[in-house]
Amino acid sequence: MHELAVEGSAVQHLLDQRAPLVRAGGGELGTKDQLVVGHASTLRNGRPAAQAPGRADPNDSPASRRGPYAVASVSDDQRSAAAGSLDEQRRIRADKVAALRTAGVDPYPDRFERSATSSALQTRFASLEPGSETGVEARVAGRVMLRRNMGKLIFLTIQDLDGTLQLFVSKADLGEDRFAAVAEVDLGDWVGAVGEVITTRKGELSVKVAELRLLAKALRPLPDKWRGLSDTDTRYRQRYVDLIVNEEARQTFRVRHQAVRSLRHQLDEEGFVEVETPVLQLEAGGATARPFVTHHNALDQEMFLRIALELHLKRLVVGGIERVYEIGRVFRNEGISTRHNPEFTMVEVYWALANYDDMIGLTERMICRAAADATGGYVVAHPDRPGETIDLTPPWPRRRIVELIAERTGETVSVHDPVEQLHAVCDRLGVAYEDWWGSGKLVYAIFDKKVEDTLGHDRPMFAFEYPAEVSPLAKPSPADPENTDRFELFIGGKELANGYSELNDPVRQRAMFEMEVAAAEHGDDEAARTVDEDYLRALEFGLPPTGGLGVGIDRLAMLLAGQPSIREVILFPTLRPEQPDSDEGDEGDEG
RNA sequence: GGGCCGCUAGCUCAUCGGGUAGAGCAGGGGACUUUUAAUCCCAAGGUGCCGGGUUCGAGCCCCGGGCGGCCUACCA
Repeated sequence: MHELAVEGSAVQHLLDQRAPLVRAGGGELGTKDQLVVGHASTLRNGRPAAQAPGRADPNDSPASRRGPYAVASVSDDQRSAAAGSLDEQRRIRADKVAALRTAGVDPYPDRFERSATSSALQTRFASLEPGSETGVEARVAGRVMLRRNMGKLIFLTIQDLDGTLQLFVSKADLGEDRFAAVAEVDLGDWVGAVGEVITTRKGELSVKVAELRLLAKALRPLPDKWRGLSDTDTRYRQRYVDLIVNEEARQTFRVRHQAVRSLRHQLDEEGFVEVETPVLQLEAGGATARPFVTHHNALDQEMFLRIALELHLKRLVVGGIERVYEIGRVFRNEGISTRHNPEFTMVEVYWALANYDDMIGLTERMICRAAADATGGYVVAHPDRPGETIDLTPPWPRRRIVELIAERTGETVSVHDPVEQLHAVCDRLGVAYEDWWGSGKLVYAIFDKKVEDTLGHDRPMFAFEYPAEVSPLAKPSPADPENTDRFELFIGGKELANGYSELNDPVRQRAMFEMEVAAAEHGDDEAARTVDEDYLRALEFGLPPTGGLGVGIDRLAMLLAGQPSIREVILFPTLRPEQPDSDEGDEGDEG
């Protein structure tokens, strides 16, 4: 059994190195049926098996990597994995692959012509009597999720892109050999079936299989068919498995997709142009946050991943793209929590000739439409308060931040108060501050710490009139240059959107940049460390009066999908490495 | 980053006043021509996250580490 001294092809050699599972044994199956003919040295082409398991897969446990199959030259007795273990289950499935190949059946065939999806059939044949035969032939395909083996009958439940469907397999229909082949199908395999649409005696819509084809063999077992997969870590790391077994996960990402699509439709209908701007930037501006730093080799240039979309989009408004938006990933090198992922998605919108008031209206239109399209209504579950709901029906209230501070804390404050007076207020309220903060930053700190999380629990709330000191890119209010025409939207105590009339005076903008640089020198490591000269040059060509808006897509998705954690709405959230491997060792344990 | 909690079979979970572990599903063998998480019978399946320590003896107690969750701190 072990004359694995293989034929000389390089691909074959590679396969032997990479896919020991495919070779493993076959002896145990020897008593079973015609499938077992020999081992896989009869492989006809290398390509499918090159994606063989057990390699390049960081999810393998140390045990399985060290396990007997990881070594090319193990003997048979070394190879006996514990019965029922993962290794054993994978080996049995790999043996089936080998046996199929030997029998001339490709376990990873090329394509399958599907005539109907599960939900299409469920819809079309919604009201058939039990025991019906339709005379309609269907070609269906999906992943085997359940199998009920009944002697001379087999029921398979397959799952495809939009639902599930039962396959009815009868030995009388298929004959001994082909029925036996169906019995070899494992949970998790992809199959295609051809047959008549029927209902069973119990009334279950089914395809009565005349032909069943394995479309892709699964080598790993699925999680518990009833309890599914609940370990959050595994769900995030192996999202593919999560999506296979958890309908809620699929639903969450459908909602997210609908919401994004809806935003795009709304903006497109209002004449906005979608663009893409650089992720790699020489200076990361447009927000206060620490950036990721990287390096371009050919240019020998330090670069930053963007922290916002703002500055490039406004350059485009200067360029005459008067209504412009981007839905894009931004990166902030800060903490990770249920509300923060290092990379997240924002939509930013810029609208020439409009102001912050127009942007408030646009925000309402966009989010209401997204809610309606993604959830079918305006009432959503409160993300943090079980049983409570938030009513998104517009219009939403708008309040000045100083009014909200007075209402929630009893303190009357203004950006014109002397800092000493505001320090006293902060002390009374227990709000921390730095010596070098001005009145604007102090007022904002009070709002941030004491007011924000109280907003938007019944219905969304716009807060407006933010201090200029914390709004370096916003236009000063005509009546009071210490404040700006800026708003933020709060829903469920969380900031969901931020917008303003854009600062388009290049002289004031330069002054604001220089203030930020000074703040950075004071030790504010989130402030911009450089003046973006190119952006100022653009402003000197003339930015028209412009309204701007940013909406956090992930938070919107959390709201609409009713998910309390941002990791539930990001397919592959940022996680620590699965196995810090001391052998690789080029990254120390400190960053 | 701080506090609390968790990590046991592929999955979901048990167990005990410290005496080297059980179940369901999945997997293996068998029965079954209308199942629906099919059912029934049989036999298997474990470095108890990792590393130390205490102890005659540690999955359990202690220390260190890893990963995750929740709360908290920051931005969105």
